Amino acid sequence: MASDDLPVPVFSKPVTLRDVAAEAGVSVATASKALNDQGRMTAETRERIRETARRLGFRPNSLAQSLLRRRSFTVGLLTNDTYGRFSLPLMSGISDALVDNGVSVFLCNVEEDPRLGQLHVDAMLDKRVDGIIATGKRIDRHLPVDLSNLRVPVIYAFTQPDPDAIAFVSDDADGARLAVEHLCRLGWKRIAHVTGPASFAVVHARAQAYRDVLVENGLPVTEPLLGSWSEAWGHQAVAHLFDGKSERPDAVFCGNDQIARGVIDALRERGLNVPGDVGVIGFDNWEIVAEATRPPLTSIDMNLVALGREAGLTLLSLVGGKPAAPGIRKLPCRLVVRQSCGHPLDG
Amino acid sequence: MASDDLPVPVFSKPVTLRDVAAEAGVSVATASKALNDQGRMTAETRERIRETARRLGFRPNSLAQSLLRRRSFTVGLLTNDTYGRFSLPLMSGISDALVDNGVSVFLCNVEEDPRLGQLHVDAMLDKRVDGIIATGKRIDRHLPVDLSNLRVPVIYAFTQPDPDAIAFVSDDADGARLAVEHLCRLGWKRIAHVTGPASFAVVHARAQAYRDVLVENGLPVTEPLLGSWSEAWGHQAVAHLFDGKSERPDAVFCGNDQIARGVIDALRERGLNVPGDVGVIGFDNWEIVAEATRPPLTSIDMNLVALGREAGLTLLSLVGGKPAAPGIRKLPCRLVVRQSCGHPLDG
DNA sequence: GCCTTAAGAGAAAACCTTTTCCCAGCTTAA
DNA sequence: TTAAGCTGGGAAAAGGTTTTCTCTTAAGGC
Repeated sequence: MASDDLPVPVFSKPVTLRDVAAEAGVSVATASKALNDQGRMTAETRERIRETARRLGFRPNSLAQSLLRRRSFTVGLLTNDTYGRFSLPLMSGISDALVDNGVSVFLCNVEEDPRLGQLHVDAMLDKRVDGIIATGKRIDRHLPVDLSNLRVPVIYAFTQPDPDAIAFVSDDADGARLAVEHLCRLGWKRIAHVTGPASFAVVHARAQAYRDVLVENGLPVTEPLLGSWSEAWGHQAVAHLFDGKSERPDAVFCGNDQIARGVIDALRERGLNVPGDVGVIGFDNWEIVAEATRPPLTSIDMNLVALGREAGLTLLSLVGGKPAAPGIRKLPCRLVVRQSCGHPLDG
Repeated sequence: MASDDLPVPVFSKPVTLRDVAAEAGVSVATASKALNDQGRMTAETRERIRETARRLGFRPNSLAQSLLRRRSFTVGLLTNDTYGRFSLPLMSGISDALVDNGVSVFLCNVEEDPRLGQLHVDAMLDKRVDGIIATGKRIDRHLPVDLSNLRVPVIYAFTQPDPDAIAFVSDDADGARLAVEHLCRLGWKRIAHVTGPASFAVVHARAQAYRDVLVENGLPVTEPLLGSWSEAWGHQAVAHLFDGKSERPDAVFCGNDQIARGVIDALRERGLNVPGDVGVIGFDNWEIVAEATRPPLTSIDMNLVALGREAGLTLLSLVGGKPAAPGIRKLPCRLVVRQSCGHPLDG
């Protein structure tokens, strides 16, 4: 009796279409049509049913809808990057693109475990996801799962795709060009490159772009220094570069922001001013690092959020039945100017 | 004809129980019972049906099962911590606890937007999640959503709970005790505390524990220095501490690892050796930072993965109908010794 | 030989929604 | 008056699974 006024019965069973129909004195068929703007009925009938549904707090059961439509408005996101430097912005973009279409995302971390991967993929398929997005922490490595010949469309984002699949990756050569061209534009002449291990494909792509730009600008090319992706390696590299017998560089293009941070710290310890004496540019634009260096680090952003959004939208259109050509789509990077390279000479 | 040998028909419609039943020459009811170890039938019949299911690659449609059981083996994870320093390890633990029970996780980032929050919660409820876990980036802030009086159980992890809800948080006082006691044990006498802004509840909890431990050990208490959670503040704080007229500290308990990094860098720039002259301890155990400081940073780990696992398991038991007492459960922290505090004196 | 019991298997309802088809009643035109 | 057309609405099937109930047949006990 007291609860008669409550708009939504709290803690009670969900109200079904049947309840609405009974309350409005029509059949479930009519109720369904009223709520979905289908079928023919008088405006009064339609409005009365709608009002009843509102009053009862009716929400259609997605499970039943999905079963019927054979479409769950759900996608699976597979990753092996638990502490996601890369996959997190990616997810953010993906999620962004999907929520607007009422699609929810199952997030699964498969680590490096094929068994876990298969488990998750099977679970997703059983739950009738509309599609799957695979993402990882490295462009040049596969996830430990086989996603070929699935019954649903698959998109790869920032991870190694199967042949004939659709993939989105950042354009590392483009990013490296942006970086080195920026240094050239600012008038630096002897530009060194300190980067990660040779086992990473991006190391080679960026190194080649680095060489190309230097040649195009008539500047001397020195061999990239390969090491690890760490601050410590940035430190060491400065010793190589500035203690060696060869001519000292006046700028350093770093393979990631952590290396750049190591380089900047080492330069400061040597009494060299950044950007007064030496220009430094990073890669990744990891804000937590780039904004903590002194001075703040100019860096290359891989636009991972945008990349994720593209991946999400493409998956959606695939699910909608629109075909898309297989292949790897490289998305451009973006230069983020802070203070570590100095100001334009024409300023 | 050629495809007769294929174990799983690729790219075809999913095989249903009806298909299995037809192929095995029994009714769907019998087929269901055979596969679920229910009902009575001859061992041969059961095995024949099973074999048929295997051969056809049958996988039950979760949507249909969920509809019937009113249980979807799905939970929602709500967060507002997109670039998840804290919520990511948490998720890892949650996911860990749940996958073993065949439960998938919907991940939703609600940012700070109540509208987005409501959207996601409604979507989850429509999809009949078994329960919801709310997590965030601050223990003392609510998510921008109202999760009271939902039809499903809710657990809060590392975020401000509703009254009478179940919540898991890290025990910040415990963590601070561990840190300061560690410094005391190593023989440091004048221990300063540099931490974040007063608007954070954890700042006060940790500061109080800091004072308590110093008093217990008969050491002088100085007022904590409140600032921001940044490296830059760590730098500044060292100036305050070492340029002031008051006696200089010989150890610093920092509110997070970034502050600690700023402190260590500033000390080095002053020619002070860590841990020779000054001991430094951090909080959070953010490995990317803690391992890059020179020397590597001793820190307090909040055990977020374990916290997430607890949250996941508790939600599961709630879903299973076992009641649990409301309230906030504080989980202990863990000391991670690296090199920034020096070695035990008795070593 | 008759009754009881149990085994083995199927029919049908249930979960909830959507959609197709159909029906009854009314209006209009021939 | 009858055929045709339209209108408002309902019945029923579909989606895939689980579970309860019912039915048939065979075996066992007397």
